[in-house]
Amino acid sequence: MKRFSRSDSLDSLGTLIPNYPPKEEDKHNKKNNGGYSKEFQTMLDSYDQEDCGEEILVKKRRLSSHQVKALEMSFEVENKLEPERKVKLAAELGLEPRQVAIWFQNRRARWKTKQLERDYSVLKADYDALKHNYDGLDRQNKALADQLKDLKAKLCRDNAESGQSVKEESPISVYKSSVVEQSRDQDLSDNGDNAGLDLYKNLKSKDGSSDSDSNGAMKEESNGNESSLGYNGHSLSSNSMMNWFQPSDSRSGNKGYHHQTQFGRMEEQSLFSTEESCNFFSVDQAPSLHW
DNA sequence: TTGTGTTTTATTGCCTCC
DNA sequence: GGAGGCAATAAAACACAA
Repeated sequence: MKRFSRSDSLDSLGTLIPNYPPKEEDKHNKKNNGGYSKEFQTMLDSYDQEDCGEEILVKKRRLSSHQVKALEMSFEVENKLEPERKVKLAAELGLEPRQVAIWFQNRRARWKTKQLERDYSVLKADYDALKHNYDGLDRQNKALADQLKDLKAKLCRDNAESGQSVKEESPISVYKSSVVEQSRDQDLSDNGDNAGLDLYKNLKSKDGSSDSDSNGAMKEESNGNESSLGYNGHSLSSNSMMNWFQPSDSRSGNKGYHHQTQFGRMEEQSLFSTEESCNFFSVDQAPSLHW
């Protein structure tokens, strides 16, 4: 509420009261009292009647629809107000330049708020779409992880049933591991360098398994190094298996060590690929959103 | 009619630019 | 230093449900 000193002339009220002096169109407005707002008329009445010598209160009044429409159109063209345009608009609409400036200022503030809301909506839609996408991939990842777990468990059960203690191996790896396991037992009684190989050969003939089948697969897995002992080139997770090669190293030169490093490398590769694939869509890792 | 929430008009204080 | 812009705020005007 603007406090208006009584010492000011009535004409200066025009700077504070938009419809003062009233325009022709407003004189027909039934809401107003003969063109003035009710409040303004009341104020004028009190101005006439009271003689308190103090200050009177001038209430603000809303702009007419015509004025607002014109201001809106002008704002659409350019939301900043140059001094010339301000004066021109004010003259056209019967307003004070300051009122026009204030209207533009408030209008810019409203526009900014709306713009923020629009930006927020767009960002939220983007985020929702990304989250939906991420959730789908996450579910897929979990399903695959469960599937992998089941397969591993099944493999372990199969191994346990066959009395072998090799985990997480493909059938061929399990076969090769079992050879190593048995050759270790034999190695305790037979210190020959080729004990494992002999046993492997014996086992192969005993099992009656197809040489070409296993060899083919092993060649694929071991990259053609199968000839040394026939059990390299696959991932072994058993520490006992690793430990077993160390004493054998002392007896048979560097052969065992060589195999161990190869096992290690292959195991690292195997582990890495498994973990990598599992962590690629890790649940713990939030999706990085680039806006 | 009245209480309440929203919109509009206007002020104030601070900041930047010329 | 003055003009103008902006954020925060006040307060009148308005809309509307109870």
